[in-house]
This record gives sequence, structure tokens and C-alpha cells, in this order.
Amino acid sequence: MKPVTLKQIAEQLNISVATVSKALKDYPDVSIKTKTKVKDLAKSLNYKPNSFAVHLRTKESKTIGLIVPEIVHHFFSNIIKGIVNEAEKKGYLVIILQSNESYELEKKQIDLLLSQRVDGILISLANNTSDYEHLNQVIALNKPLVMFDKIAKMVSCSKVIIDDRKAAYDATQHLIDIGCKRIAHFRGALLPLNSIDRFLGYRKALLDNNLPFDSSLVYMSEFGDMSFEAGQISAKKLIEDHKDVDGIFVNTDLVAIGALTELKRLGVMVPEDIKIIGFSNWFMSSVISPSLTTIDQPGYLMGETAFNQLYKEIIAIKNKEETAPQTITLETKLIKRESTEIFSKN
Amino acid sequence: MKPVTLKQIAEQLNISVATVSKALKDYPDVSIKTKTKVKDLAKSLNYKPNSFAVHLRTKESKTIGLIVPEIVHHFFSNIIKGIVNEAEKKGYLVIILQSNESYELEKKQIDLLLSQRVDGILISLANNTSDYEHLNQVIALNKPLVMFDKIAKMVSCSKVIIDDRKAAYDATQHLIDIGCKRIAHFRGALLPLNSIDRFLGYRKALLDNNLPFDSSLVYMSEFGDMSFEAGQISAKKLIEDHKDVDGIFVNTDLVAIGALTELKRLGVMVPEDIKIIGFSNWFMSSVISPSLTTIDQPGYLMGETAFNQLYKEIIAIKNKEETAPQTITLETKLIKRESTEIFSKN
DNA sequence: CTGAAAGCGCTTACAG
DNA sequence: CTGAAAGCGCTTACAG
Repeated sequence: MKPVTLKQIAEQLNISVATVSKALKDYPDVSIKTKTKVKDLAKSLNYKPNSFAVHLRTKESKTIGLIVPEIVHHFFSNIIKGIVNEAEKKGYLVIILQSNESYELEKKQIDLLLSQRVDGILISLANNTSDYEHLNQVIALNKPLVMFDKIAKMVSCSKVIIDDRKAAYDATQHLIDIGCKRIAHFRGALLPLNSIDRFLGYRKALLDNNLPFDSSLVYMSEFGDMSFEAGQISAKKLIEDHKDVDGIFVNTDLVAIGALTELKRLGVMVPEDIKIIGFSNWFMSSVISPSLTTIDQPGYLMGETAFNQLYKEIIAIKNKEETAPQTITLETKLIKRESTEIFSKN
Repeated sequence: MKPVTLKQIAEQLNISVATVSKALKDYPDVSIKTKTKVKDLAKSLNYKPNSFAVHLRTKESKTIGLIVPEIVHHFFSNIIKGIVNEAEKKGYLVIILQSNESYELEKKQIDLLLSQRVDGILISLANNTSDYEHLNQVIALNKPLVMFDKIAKMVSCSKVIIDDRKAAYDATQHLIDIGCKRIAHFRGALLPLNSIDRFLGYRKALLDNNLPFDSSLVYMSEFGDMSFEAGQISAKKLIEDHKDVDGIFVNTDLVAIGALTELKRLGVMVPEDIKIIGFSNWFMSSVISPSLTTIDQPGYLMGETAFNQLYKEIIAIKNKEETAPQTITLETKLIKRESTEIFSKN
């Protein structure tokens, strides 16, 4: 069974394709009688416009592209959900691609989406993306592009982020406030701006509090891998290298949970011996024991916001209005839990 | 800047659009010289075929639709990843939609995808989907449809599933094997086949072992909600109602973790007083304390398998071959952890 | 080896 | 109020 076309409806009713098209779209210059006839038949035949034909004419695809480094990830899957839900409300479909933290793949995927003629692109960059030609190409085509979470400052497009430096500062300050003097940092990979910023926030908090910054207390796992195992490995090394550490600020919750688990295994008490704070507020962090103090990052809201910014720009371009790139910074929040609880003995 | 078209390339080279099209697609009847000229210019102009025009002609969209009840979900996000990765390998893009466990939305989304002229649809049903008209409509259009995880037996299409009944049986049997005599079950909603099957597997294991089946030991949270909180609530009720329970088989890990947390709060020891087994093997289950015994469900593989089945059917239809619906059952595995560990005192 | 022509299924400015 | 016509950007069977 082939999909029904306007032509078939027109033939059955003995009117023109043009009239059928206009009737279905409620043009004011079609008689009510004709409209009713057309709509009834369309409904009973289960007519659905062929989107390719529509889009070829209208130059609108009502589809956007989304590239994330990783789908199986509490933060990103919340972002995806926010984007998909918001897009649907506005009548847009979302094509989703996963760059797998690979710049090469990311580049190919941008080409794919461009070829697909999506109306706009949302992207969170792969860790090793340091060349932005593929992104500038999108901008050159006057196609809306919005980056979120993992962004590149150099690219002239709208961005939705959190203030990673401030959030990391807050996290470190919290450790200091509850008495930590020797605070380690498990950082992310070298390139991504947010891992740099979190590191800088950590360092600034130390310096502002007259605590020495000691680079040997900064750990990065191989390839900047942000896994549970990475947290275990760094924690093990830390305990071997530094007996005097009393706090750790970890770049992301999953790594923090790995660290927590390893410390437990080694007989190091959290929070009594070492206090830990993570970053992201994964659901998991609230249910492990001890529960993990962390920074809440609004994933769903970030997705919604990113889509809405993209939508604004799509509409603006349609109306031939100018838009200047916006940078929207969302609030983060310190979530205090057991891993940094203060004990009376302190 | 508008996207480059074949016509522009043709004009610049003073040849016909037809020749340009064939040159780019390496038709054997175009001279090497022309091919080289065309390809070079296409590359330098950054030509990308307009997918709408291509698809309008070829009737292939190289796009598939994916509907899941929930994106933020360890199991489903693994499935999504498997689908997206496998699809990309075969040159397909994935449009993702979330039904939010709503039949109404699911129905609308099928229409959207049909209108989008996707080449095939992958779906995991919403809990309250009991009418299959929207799915049969897809089949009537001779459009490939593959259901995974949450399926409807009545619909005549390919399915990728696990053997929920057997897996639940195995889980319950494990509790029995380690000495449990009064085993409760926290079940899922009434309608979805997999929650029914897990219940039936649980009951059969009891009966096969000559343990009485007691329906007051089967708990369902309000609306069949499968959250952490649902697990807490059911656990609380269970402890109030039944002092003698020594094991719980929970429909899904998240609920099991909620139960575990509540039991801890109430001072009930796991596994000493009550042993718990979950279902799904979420990552979280391995890191909580006590770690959760569970049934491993192969999410990524299920996504890959579902896409590949869909792909086969897309190709078959293209080649006008007949295909019979397949049902593919993937293996599950019992993962023993601390929540069912046997103690010597036993 | 190259190109003219038809056509995929729509939309819309225009004529009547 | 209705319809003929052009055209979106491709592909492909056919002619030369």
C-alpha cells in the first residue's frame, strides 16, 4: 500500500491538486463545502503529507540535528530529553548522533546533518575537538548553531553553559569551609573548556584562602577518561602518594563514586579521613553510601534552553531578522550530603 | 549563503545537470575527465546533495524513527546508543521520540514518523498501550516495524526481547536456592507484557518449589510507577504487613535500590534479614552498598539487534522480497552480588 | 560519452 | 472560489 497523495484525493473529488492543497491548509479562499469534502476524504484515506515534497518547496525541514559525545550518561540523557520534549512542542523532530568523543566522527556528523538540511544544529563538543572549521561552516551557511555544556569560546554562535569556574570554586570553598587543608583535584581531559575551568576554579579557591596550590595533588586519568575505574585508579595513587590529603574535589560524579569505592576498599573513611565532593548530581550520587556531596547541573533545563535558543534563531532567520549570538549561563547548586558531613570531633 | 546545487556546478562547467549527477555517483558511462572536473568543483564548493530532493525521487529517506517510553533510563539509553551506532554504520539517521509512557503521544508520534516518511520504525511500547491500530497502520503501509523490550504479542511484526518469564524464574529460584521461604515480589504496572511475564515467572518458581503463592506478597506501586520512591513505599508497607518475609524479587533495579535504602533506614539488614534481587543490571546497582544481585539485560545488544532486523526488512522490501516476522530472544544473566550473599550462619 | 525530458509530491503567485 | 503552471533539486530511462 503506497502512501496517499494530493493527486489521488484530487482525482477522487474531481478537483485540482492546488485546491486540495489549499483546502487542507485552510486557505481562506476555498469554499467551506470544498474544504469539508477534502478534509473528510483525506482523513478517511489517512492522508499524510510527504514531508520531502513539502520541505523541498518550503525550504524548512522542521528537523534539527543533535550531536552529543555520549548518550549513556545521566547528564546528557537529561539534556536529550529536554531537547526532544521541547522540540516536539514546537513541531520539530530531532535527529540524534553520538560523536563518541571523536572529533573525526563529529565532523562527519555535521556534514550528514547539513546534507539532511536540518533547520539547525545543537552540539556538545567531543573532548579532542580543537579545530572549528566544521562548526564555522555551519555558521557560514547561515544555519543556526547552538553549543551547550562543552563549548568552544572561539566559535561565534549561541551557547548554553554553566559557570564551571564558579561552580568548582564553590565546591572547593565548601571543602575549605568544613576544615580541609590539603585538597586534591581529580580533573578531566586537558582540552575541554569545562575541565579547564573546573581546574581553574579549584585553584583560585585555594589561593583566595591562602592555601598553597600543589600541582602534584592534581590527578588526570589516562586519556582524561571519566569512568568509575578512572576514579578508582586516581584514588589509589593519591593514597599512595599523599598521606595528608583531607579532601578531594572530583571533576564528575562517576569518577567521584569510583574514588569513594576505592577509598572504602582501602579502609580510608569518608568523610572522617577524607571528604569528597563531585560534580553533576547524578541520581546515583544520592543513593550510594556515603551519599555524595556534589554540584547540581541542570541537564533537562539546559536541553530546553538550548532548543529554545535554536528555535528563536530559526524563526529569526525565517523572518530575515538579525540575531546576535547569546551566551546563557544556568545556575548550579551545591548539594551537601554525607561525603562532606562535619563531625563534632572536628 | 545558500547551499550549492547540481545546477550551479553544471553551469560553471558548462555541462548538463544530468551529467553532473551521474559523475558524482560514479556512473560508468561518464568520462574520467568529466568526473574529475565535477568532483573537484563539488568538493571545493562544499556541495552536499539536498536530501529532500534525493528522497523525493528515490523514495528512500535513509532515516528511521525510534520511539521509547523514557530517554533518561539506563537500559533505554543503552538501547538508543546501540541503535544510533549501528544505524550510522549503515548510513541511516535516527529520529528519536519519547512517548513518556503515554499511548496518546505514542500514536501521534507514529503519525509524525509516517509523515516524515522514515524507512522504518523501532518502538518500545508505552505502559498503557493496549490498542494497536497505530502499529497495524504502519504494517499496512508495508513499512518495516520492529518492537523491542516492551512489545505486544498481537502485532504481527519482528520483535527483539528477552525471556522475561524465564529470567524472573531464575531470579526467584536463586532466592529459593539460598534458603528464602517467604518471597515477596514488587511488580510493575498491570499492562506491559514484561511486567506480567516477570510476575508469572516469579509465581511459577514458587509453585515448582512447593512454596505457596501468596498474592498479599505481591506489591504494585500506584500507577505501576517504577521509581526509587516506589521502592521505598513498597518496602515500608511490606515490613509493616509481613514480618516473616526473607526475600524480595523486584521488577527493576531502580525500585530495588529504593527498597534497599528504605530497609536500611528501617534497620532491616540486607542480606542477613531479607535478601533482594533486582532486574536490569543498572550500573548503579554494582556500586551501592550492599551491591545488588540482579538480572543482566543486554541493552546495547538489544539496540543493535533491533536495528539490524529493521535494516534487513528495509532491504528486503526494497528488493521486493517477502519477509516473515522474526522474534529474537536475547540471553539474560544472573549477576550475584552482596544483596543475596549467603552467610555461614545460614 | 552527454544531455533533454519526465517526474517525485508538494506550494503558491497568478489568472480567470 | 477554482485551477493551470512553475518550480523546489534531484535521478534515471532514453535518445543521440
